[in-house]
Amino acid sequence: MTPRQAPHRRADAQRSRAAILDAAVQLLNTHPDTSVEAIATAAGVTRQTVYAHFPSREQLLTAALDRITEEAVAAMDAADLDTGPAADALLRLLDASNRTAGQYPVLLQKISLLPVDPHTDHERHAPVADRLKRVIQRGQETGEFDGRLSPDWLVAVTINLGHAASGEVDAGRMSSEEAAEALHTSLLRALGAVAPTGTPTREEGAPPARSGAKARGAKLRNPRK
Amino acid sequence: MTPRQAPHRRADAQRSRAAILDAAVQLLNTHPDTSVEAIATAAGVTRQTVYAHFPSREQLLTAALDRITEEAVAAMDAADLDTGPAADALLRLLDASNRTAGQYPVLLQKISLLPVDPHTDHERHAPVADRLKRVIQRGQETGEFDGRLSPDWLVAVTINLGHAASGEVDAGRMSSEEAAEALHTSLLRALGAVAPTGTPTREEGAPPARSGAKARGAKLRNPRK
DNA sequence: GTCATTTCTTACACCTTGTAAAGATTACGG
DNA sequence: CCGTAATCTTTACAAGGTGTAAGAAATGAC
Repeated sequence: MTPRQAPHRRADAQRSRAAILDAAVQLLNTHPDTSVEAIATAAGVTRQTVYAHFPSREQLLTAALDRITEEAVAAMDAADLDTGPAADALLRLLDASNRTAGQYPVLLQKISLLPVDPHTDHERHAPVADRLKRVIQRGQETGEFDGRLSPDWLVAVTINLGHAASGEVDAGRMSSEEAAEALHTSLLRALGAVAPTGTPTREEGAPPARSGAKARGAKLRNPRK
Repeated sequence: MTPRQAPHRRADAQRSRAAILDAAVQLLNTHPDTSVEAIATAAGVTRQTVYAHFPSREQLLTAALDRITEEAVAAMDAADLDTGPAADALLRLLDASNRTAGQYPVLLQKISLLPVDPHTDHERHAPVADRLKRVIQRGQETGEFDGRLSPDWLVAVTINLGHAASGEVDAGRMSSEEAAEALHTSLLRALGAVAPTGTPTREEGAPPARSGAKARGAKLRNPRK
């Protein structure tokens, strides 16, 4: 994806490119309609310099998106997927993904409005979806997850439940902890999760060290109107 | 929301307004960056006429969104919510919603990028979310759904699983029927559904049931690579 | 120190949004 | 019918954004 086609890209140019991408990610995240001019000045360069690196505004956006995608994938790779119960690995994966790419909600929504052909779109999402898929398939093979549902569908379910959780947090209807616990519960249910070996699954596996019978999900429990 | 403040809006004006909104919905759905000029000509009027009805492009967009929201709400109200098992009512509701508002995916995504304050955003989504919530609460009261999870969270879960299903269909990875069945299964699991009276719900009930059960959904079953 | 790369400056053409005022039409009420 | 007011159209303008272009200045590489 980064061929040595260019014989010699000056260090100067790399610095500019990085600065532009940094500024783009930062500004576009808070205000998706930021002009190229604003991005350029924030990066300390001129608008023409931006156009020297990215042929169009749209290409700049996709480059910014690719950058945060890489970031998220790197974070996901940090969590080892093949250790322990698949359910735990899956939650680790979601957590890692949310900690990085989840910090750019506006940017991530902008992606779906870019006129990308389905192929390109799939290419972009593939790395993150593939990692989810691997864990889900492992869980299915060990019998931890329901094996009758297609992994692709379960990947979509996982991603969208993650969106639901972060959406509720953004809307201020849930705290991060409440959302995490609700996501935990609902995701494992949707996957048809059962305890892998001998692990007790009271309440789908309570989070460790969440003592205090009090405050065990204020919003999680139904206030019954 | 539509006060008679205007003493006399001529039939002429109403026709123009409707034509503009029609054109806006249609064009923006296929190409969200359509110019006001294009919308105007498609509606058979001039750009200034559009500005006579909508003070800005953004207001035009929100008006178009309100229009399809009304459409969806009307369709949802057509399905009676208080009859039969809550699970069935919920699926009817989702079906109705997907048949109408689900036809404008681009437009519905654009909504989330509009710089609306949380209050306005909530106002807009409230009608559809409220109807979901009512059915979910009814299911919780009858014991059909898990009463420990907050209705708000389950509403978010329902909406986002609906997105997952339509997303998989749009991506060409599932047929409408496959997606409907997968959504059915996963949604009821996530809600902690149990049979209301005597209806057999083999999943969630007992056995791993990995056995016989021949073809019940091509993509639904795991091809196991 | 030379040379190629990169950046800056300046300039242009085009499109889109939003505003404005005048005149031409059209619908509505009497 | 006919006048009046509402509505639409025409024409015009200002501002801001995107994309392109060319020459001069700088900066890094060797």
